[in-house]
Amino acid sequence: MSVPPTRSTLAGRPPRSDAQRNRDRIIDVALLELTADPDAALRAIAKKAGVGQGTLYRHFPHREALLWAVYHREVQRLTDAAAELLRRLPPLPALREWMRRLGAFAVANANLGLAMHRSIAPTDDPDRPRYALCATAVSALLAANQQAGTVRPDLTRDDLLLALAGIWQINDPEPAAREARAERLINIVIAGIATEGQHAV
Amino acid sequence: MSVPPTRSTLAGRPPRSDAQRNRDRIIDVALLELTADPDAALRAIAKKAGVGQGTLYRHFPHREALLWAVYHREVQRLTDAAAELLRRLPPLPALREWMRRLGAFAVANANLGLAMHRSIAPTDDPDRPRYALCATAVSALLAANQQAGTVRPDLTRDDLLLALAGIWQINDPEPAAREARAERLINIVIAGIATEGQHAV
DNA sequence: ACCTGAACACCGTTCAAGT
DNA sequence: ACCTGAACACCGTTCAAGT
Repeated sequence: MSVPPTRSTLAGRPPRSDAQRNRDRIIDVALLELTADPDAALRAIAKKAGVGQGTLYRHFPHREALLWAVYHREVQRLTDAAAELLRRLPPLPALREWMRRLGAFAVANANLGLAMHRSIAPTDDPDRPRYALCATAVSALLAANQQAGTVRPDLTRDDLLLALAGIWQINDPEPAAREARAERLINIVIAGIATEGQHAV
Repeated sequence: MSVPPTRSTLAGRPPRSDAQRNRDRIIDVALLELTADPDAALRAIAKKAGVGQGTLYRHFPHREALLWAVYHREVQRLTDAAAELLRRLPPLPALREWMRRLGAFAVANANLGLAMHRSIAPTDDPDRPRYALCATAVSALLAANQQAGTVRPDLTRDDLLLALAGIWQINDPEPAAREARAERLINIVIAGIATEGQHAV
């Protein structure tokens, strides 16, 4: 279920090169279309990618699968940033800065996020890309902070993700308002999870 | 847009009694069907309510409108509870208890909430029932706490609603796990918004 | 192996015809 | 005024036919 979707999931040899090319092109187009309209039709995505509908379904057995693939590719950078931030900054500022980037990402990909919310069945599968990838980043940041004693030791990764959930639905029209709103949420979360005396970082 | 949907929106006299009856029955059935399946078809709802599809559309011009009506009716109790809690308890405990009820409500109506999330267009219309009704309750609780000095004075209603956003997506299988999860989120939020020295209420 | 596009089942929404 | 249900446009998904 959580196989990296860069190569064919079928056992054994790599996919035929034309298949790989089709797959990549479908994801490229899907990102564009879904960013413009969270309800973009798969028909239109297949058409713009220059493939038949059957081909799209061969690579992604249902709408959800395509969304995962798109999201996975996009969110990867966000995850990578966590490790880099931990190298450059003390744990709590690193966490704060990562949250800021998460906010910027959520806003930039609001329609994509909405598309996922709309088509995803109500299960709690932790293998889903958005959740799973953010989870990796959050785990690292959280562990560093707990080791440094800046965040309460009993806080779990899931608690933190839940507290941050609102960040995905920030959608004020002006960028400045969005940033301000994200910042206010981040302040609440930091204050809510930090150990005494660490609030004003 | 935010007219109380109990009576006909058309100016002047009240609706014909059969129309009123149809309207109520549609909402009754919709609540049942949407709770069971967030993607329940309007066709099926009309059928089970014993009306034609056109009748459903006469009362609710699109899917979203029906969802608003259902949600509005359900969430009303939650709003009413806020005033009552403020009468019985000190401000901060009242806020905490209301958040607990919000959590219970969100879990009980998870599918309905999901249905709304799915069909609602990406605008930030504050007249939408879930948001608007909770906003009323939150405003009252927040004002009481700020007057009492238990919550930071610069916190806005929207900040608090955003911090609580995660509560709508709690969906662990066992009730005990859900309650525990909600409690943990509430603790983070309370710690994040309370003034110094009020954390352990 | 992989691709294509017509075909199927279904859904939201509209509207001509009724009372 | 209000109701009915066939009809329209559209979508996700499947599949017979091709290379």
